[in-house]
Amino acid sequence: MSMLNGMPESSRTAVWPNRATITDVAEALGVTKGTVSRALNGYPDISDSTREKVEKKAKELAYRPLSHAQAIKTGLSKSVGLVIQINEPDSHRPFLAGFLGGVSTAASAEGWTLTVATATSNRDTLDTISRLVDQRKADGFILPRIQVGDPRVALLREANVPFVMFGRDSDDSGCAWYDILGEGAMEAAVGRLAEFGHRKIAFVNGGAEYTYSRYRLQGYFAGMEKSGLVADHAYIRGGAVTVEQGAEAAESLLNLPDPPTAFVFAVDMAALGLYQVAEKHGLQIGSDLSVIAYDGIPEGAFARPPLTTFSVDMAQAGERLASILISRIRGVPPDELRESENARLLARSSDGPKATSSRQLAARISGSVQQQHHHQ
Amino acid sequence: MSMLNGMPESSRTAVWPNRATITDVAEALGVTKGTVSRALNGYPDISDSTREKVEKKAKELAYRPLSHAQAIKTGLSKSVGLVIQINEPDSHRPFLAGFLGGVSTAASAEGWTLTVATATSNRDTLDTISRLVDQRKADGFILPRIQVGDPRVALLREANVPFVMFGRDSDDSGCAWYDILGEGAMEAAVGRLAEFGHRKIAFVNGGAEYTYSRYRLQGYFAGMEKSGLVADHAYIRGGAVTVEQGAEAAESLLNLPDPPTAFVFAVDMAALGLYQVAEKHGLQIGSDLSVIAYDGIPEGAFARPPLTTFSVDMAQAGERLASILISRIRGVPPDELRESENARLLARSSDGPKATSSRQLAARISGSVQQQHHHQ
DNA sequence: ACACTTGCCGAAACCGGTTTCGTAATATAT
DNA sequence: ATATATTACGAAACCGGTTTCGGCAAGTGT
Repeated sequence: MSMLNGMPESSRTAVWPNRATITDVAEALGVTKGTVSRALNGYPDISDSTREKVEKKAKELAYRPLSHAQAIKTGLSKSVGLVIQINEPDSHRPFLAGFLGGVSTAASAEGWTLTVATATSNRDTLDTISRLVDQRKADGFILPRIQVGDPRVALLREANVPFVMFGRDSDDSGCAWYDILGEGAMEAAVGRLAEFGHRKIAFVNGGAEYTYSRYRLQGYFAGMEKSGLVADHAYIRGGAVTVEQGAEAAESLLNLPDPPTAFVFAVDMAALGLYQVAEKHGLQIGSDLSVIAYDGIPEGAFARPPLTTFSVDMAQAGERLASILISRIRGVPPDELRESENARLLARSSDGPKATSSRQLAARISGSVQQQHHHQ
Repeated sequence: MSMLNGMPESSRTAVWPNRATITDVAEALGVTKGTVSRALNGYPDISDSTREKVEKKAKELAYRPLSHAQAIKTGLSKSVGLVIQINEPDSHRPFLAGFLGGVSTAASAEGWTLTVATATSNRDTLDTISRLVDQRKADGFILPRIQVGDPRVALLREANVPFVMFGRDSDDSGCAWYDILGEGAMEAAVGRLAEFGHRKIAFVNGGAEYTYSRYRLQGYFAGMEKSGLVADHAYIRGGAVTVEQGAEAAESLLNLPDPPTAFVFAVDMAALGLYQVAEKHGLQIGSDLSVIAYDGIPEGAFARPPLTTFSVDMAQAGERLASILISRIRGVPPDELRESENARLLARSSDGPKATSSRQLAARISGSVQQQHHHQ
């Protein structure tokens, strides 16, 4: 009362219904709080009868230990960290809600919470992670969008902070991970197009800095081989994650002397670039040109014709990742914590039986270009 | 060492570089930790010289108090809570990343963090909020998507937990809020369409359970009045937040004896429903029909023609909301914490000068319906 | 029957902070 | 110069938990 005058923060505090503390439980039972704590935390030097009494009374009083009170001694704040990089023009934004839903669900099932931060660059991400670690705001991290030689992995591995990757890398020693098998999807996409009669199947990959690109490319090769087709590097492009980049790749592929009649895109958003290019050349997607992509973004459903794609269950991914991370924090060795899932084909209308030959395409494309020149 | 065998969790712990504690700072200076704490927290009974010494040494040792260690005594964990309801087919999902970015940025600027949880129903949301409050995981909440008579507001108001609304309600006593003036946008939309020569301007509102609907409807009325037009209830629909619902509303409006030539939609996603209906009737949006909506979802840019809409800066909203909430938690009275911002017109190609009269529209629509019947 | 374990729990230290209380030293008033 | 008020800080309690340590009582071995 004497010197409260100059205090800056927290003049008033909210007054919730007063929760039960560990002391309340202890006093109600006539034991010490140490006993209550040990009973609730499974120490072996507590008799079964006492443990039961404590558990019963704890439930009765709706006692839940305050995680930050525990944290002060244990160092664990029971929170999983997620740092989202939001500069990227990439395609994981639409899934964010579902992903967070999954993470949050799995975390709260264990009584954990989710701490989210954002960053605008790799450097910023590392700083943010360090800050959260330093302040013990998170006990471990979910790392979305794994890059080749990911700096976050290096940082956390060195600092000995638990983490789980959403994605794989060739060097996964000491790393727990969950991933969607993009290679399987790409392989299936090629197979499906081959069955539709396509022989010249192009592949447009995503950003080379991400590890998923390597796997998806492998899948494309595997698919070609299984279908008895030869993969020609002239039909492969990379680095396309936006509509514009996808359009550019598509344009260059269609200008080939023997243009592909079918396309596999590693990223939905890039595939939408093909729509622009096709419209420009007067080509009909789904008949003149077939395309299958990957991600399952909502925009794909609104494209004309709706985009056939492989979609990822981001809610499930979030759930598994949170669950794996918590296991990891609890000490399960990383090599026991690696899971994968398949993408799910969303067969819509952007692919179909080959209706136009490569030769016909080439003719119509050069025609449309001349017409374009004529216009100018 | 004696009885570690039965312990369940936390066998190993990460070993970060050991951070400086308040005791380290105190010992380095030859003072007590109480002095350090008071010096750093702005107590008036610390001499300037001592305060400076402490601050210097704290910086030197990179000392940052552990928020959960503070929380145990102060009750503040320096974290803002955000519970996202993810069942709704609504339209705030695409903005989530930007919104989180804003919140996270403003929070971390004050040394706070963001705790995110998800829920699948109103009931679930309330439970989740209660849980977070009970465990002191969040010191206050940002409430997105304010409903009429919002149960979250009732809960938090009663429990005396600080919060800030993203949106307004007629009864805002004791409530801090931030909102985008949707009424202004709707009014401007009507004005713009009236200037294009449209007289019959329909309005399709969003969900009546949300407070924004009332404001946007008011804005429509205001716009009509300012343009000297009479608002006719026959041209007003509501409850449309999905493509399907928007299509249904559009269909019923176009089947009016004197169909509207222009549409204002309270929600982008619903406006996309008009696109479907227009296509079905062979009407060209941007010439036969004009439409302006609200939200600024990415799908709008991919629609043909691109949708003219009012977009909301969700990153800025998140920033302001977090900042307001922290002020609120620090004790600033709610009536000093109310801000608003305008939506920004994204003039694209779905609106334009009236080119087809209501009468002509009616004729073509009944024609297209007959043709449709013929097809079946 | 006596020494030796073992099981079980109380007492107390501890974690990293905040806050109250008391008081020595200095400043102000008379 | 003495009484009184202020300033500035140390000492210690406290927050809500966890964990170590020690010892009493019952069980075991011989």
